[in-house]
Amino acid sequence: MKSYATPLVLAAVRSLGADVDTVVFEAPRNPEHGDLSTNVAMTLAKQLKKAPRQIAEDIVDALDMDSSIVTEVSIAGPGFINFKFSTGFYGKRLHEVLKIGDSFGRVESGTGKTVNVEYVSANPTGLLHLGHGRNAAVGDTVANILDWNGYDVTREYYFNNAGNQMTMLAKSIHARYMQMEQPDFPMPENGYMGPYIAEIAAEVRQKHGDGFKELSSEHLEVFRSEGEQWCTQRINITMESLGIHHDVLFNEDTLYTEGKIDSVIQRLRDAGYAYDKDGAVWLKLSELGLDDDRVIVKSTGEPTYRLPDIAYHITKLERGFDVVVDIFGPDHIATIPDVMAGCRALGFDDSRIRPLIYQIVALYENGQQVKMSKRTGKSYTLDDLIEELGADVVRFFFIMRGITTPLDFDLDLAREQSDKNPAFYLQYAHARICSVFAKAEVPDVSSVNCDVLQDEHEIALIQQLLRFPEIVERAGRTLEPVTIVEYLREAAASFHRFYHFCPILKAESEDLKQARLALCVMARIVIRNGLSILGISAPNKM
RNA sequence: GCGCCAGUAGCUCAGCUGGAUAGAGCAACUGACUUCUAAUCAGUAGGUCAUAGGUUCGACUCCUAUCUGGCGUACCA
Repeated sequence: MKSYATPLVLAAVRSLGADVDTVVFEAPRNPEHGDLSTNVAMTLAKQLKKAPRQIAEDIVDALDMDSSIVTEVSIAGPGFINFKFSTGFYGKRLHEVLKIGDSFGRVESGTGKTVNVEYVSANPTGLLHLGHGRNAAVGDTVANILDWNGYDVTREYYFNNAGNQMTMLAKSIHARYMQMEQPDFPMPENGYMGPYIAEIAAEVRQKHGDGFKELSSEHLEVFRSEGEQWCTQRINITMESLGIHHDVLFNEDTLYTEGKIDSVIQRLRDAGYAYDKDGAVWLKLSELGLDDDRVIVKSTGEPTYRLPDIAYHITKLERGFDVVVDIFGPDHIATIPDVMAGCRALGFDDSRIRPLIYQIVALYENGQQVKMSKRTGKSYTLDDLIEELGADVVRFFFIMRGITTPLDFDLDLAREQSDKNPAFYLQYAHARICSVFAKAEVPDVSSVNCDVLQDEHEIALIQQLLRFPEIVERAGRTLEPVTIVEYLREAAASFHRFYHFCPILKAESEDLKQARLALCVMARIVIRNGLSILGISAPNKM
């Protein structure tokens, strides 16, 4: 619609002597306002020094449109110009979409560009929890959205199997190991308390015997590596069950072994943004647009988290990605400006970095928040959720809200195997279409006469489905999974309405039946593609 | 104190680069299964878009201030 109307309106506007390069169209919310609407007349009021309605009239007069395509042009309200398209036009568009087939919705906004999406990135010190779930679902969906926008997408997992946390993991396992013989053996301070630690300890004992009581560095290494293996394996299984696969596993350790950390410090010094004070190395954030300088290397010689984070982002930029997307939880908010400033300090364009920060997840059951116990470490793990609800529902619930909205995960609603559960609404639309095709042949696309589709529900459905590529493109800009979710909800609603009012198999004529079947094919393409962007299955039966 | 995110229907939330009468779902009420799946559909009811100013033809959307809530603010990661 837009591609047809844009050049014509543009020509008409220019013939009035106005200087414009784009005309904005939108689909009016109220169908009485036509199929397409533009506000050019209002935006030009100042430039042309005329009343918006007068300008609108002039534009309409200068407009040269094919009346078999646009049946009605009207002026309404403060100066909107509304267009009504012929039903035949929609039939043609339906034909075009059927020719495109399964790739309908793929757009070119990112063609030729590379993007790195980093998500999950949990360290191998425990099981994944709810926050990781949101991170995983959002990250994977964003990666899918970028893929559909034509980007060359690399999915990356950044993990750290070195440092204090791993030592703490080893000590915690050791303590549980000791407790199998001495129940009062103390846990290390700030140790990991989850029940999985005892599980690992039991495995170590079974595998290596009970001769690891002394906490020598050799023994510690055994506990550490057993713990890492156990956690890594479990994380992989969880990712697998959500259908998530990363292309690159980036180990923080390599930043040290390959000298990247030292090199970044040196480069920051050379650029005049790093200095020594009180035995530590500081980053001059105050000269990079932030308030206070921060330590990047402690007086003990160890780097703070900022330094490897900066070095890691530098490597991503140096690997040549046009866009670097980070999926972070709210606990990372404070560090992001530091990291971006660090990249700026070394001359990189930090607008290439696109941090996405999702808000916290809270679990609700029986109307009450389920609190995690600090003392026992007991809480709902992501595995528990997936096992109970299935991957589709879990993924859907994690992306059904905007990422800046704190997510209340309602367990009771998610458990509901009924119409209350919003995840099923979309899948049901797909299953319904499939059930039609269980009883009818897929029509021959080339010979179907789509012009017979005249009913308002048919036209509304085609209009809705035609918007899909535009939605994918918008999602590529917002990087908000909810953009796709909300659209699919509307598309599914349009389909359900069409299904309710327009009999397909028992249509009045064979022509109409074939045309409606063709419309079902189009609907199935859009819903299936949309669900695949969300990483949710499109069942044939429910 | 400072920073980030939010405040929209009883509840949970959408709302496009600023557009026409602010939309869904749940909960409540009323209807539709002899029918291609009722996990659906149609309808009723429900609103000072936190508050006060400003910008303009036009503000839920942008700006300023205030209030409320969440999170963050280490030579912890």
